[in-house]
Amino acid sequence: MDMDALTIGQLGQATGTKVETIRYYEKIGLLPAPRRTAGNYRSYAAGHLQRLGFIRRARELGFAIDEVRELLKLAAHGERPCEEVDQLVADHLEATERKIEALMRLRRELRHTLKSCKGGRIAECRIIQALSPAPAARKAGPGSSSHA
Amino acid sequence: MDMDALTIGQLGQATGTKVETIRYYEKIGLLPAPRRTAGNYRSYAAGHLQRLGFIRRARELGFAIDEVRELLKLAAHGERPCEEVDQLVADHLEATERKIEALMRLRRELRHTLKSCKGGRIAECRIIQALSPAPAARKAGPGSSSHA
DNA sequence: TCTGCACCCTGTAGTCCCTACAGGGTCAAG
DNA sequence: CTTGACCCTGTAGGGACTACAGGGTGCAGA
Repeated sequence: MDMDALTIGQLGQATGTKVETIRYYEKIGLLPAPRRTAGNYRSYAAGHLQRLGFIRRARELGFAIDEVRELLKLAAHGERPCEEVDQLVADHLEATERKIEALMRLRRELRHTLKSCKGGRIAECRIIQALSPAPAARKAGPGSSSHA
Repeated sequence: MDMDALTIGQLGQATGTKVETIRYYEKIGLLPAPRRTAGNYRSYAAGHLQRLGFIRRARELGFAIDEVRELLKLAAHGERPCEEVDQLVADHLEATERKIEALMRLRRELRHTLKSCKGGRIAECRIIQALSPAPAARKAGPGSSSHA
């Protein structure tokens, strides 16, 4: 009987989710609490599997928990126009593009940095040098300096 | 006298760091505690400015706090070869590249998703569909199902 | 039947990197 | 002397988990 009665471990396997994370989702009300067995084990049904799958995919796409909640609410009644979902995704796409750009700038920096270090001593290491001084060249010794 | 005696606010300005963050860095031992004035204000010297600058730049490049600690330690003795520094940066570059790839996959998904939802109703909205079911088509009704 | 062992339970605390208060003290100008 | 900008300490929060500690359950093998 009950061939889609899953233990928490099985549900985790099926969705690529850690057991603790599933319990966490239950605690914050993202995944409804399932029935319990006689021995007080959680017993998940097909609906849970679907919902957790949805949640995980949305999370993988980078949606925050609250955004996932929003998506789930929207998905729940299918008669409304999907402008809202659309907007959510569009916003998210924009944010993603900004992240990509930032990371690509970072990559360029790191590559550059790496190329300029050819195995000398740390004292001459350009990586450290790139991190160390104030950006503009300024040979201020101890003593006279303006406050700018 | 002491023309490079900075208050915490000035140090923050000079390095683009919030005051609370500076105090936090002190608490976790990343930035050494400075002298205090008679009125118990922190009084920073040029060395602090340098070190905090280093920290911030490294953080901007995405190094974790512990990695920054490592870099600082390495930078401190300049007679050793800079292989370790090199390795740290190379690892970081690799991690960055993985992140970029993941985000680009995400972007593709989102764009695709967006294109397929042009103001219909949610029932037909591919955005929701893309997240909802298991990938492979499977019309399992209630009743018979294998346990896979 | 007993003994392992893998799995499950609850609850709490920790991670990372700050950020935001609350409730005060200090300093320079007017 | 008062105002206001700055500074101090200490603690709590936040997002999304993750990791214990200290137990209970279920099942297979000897």
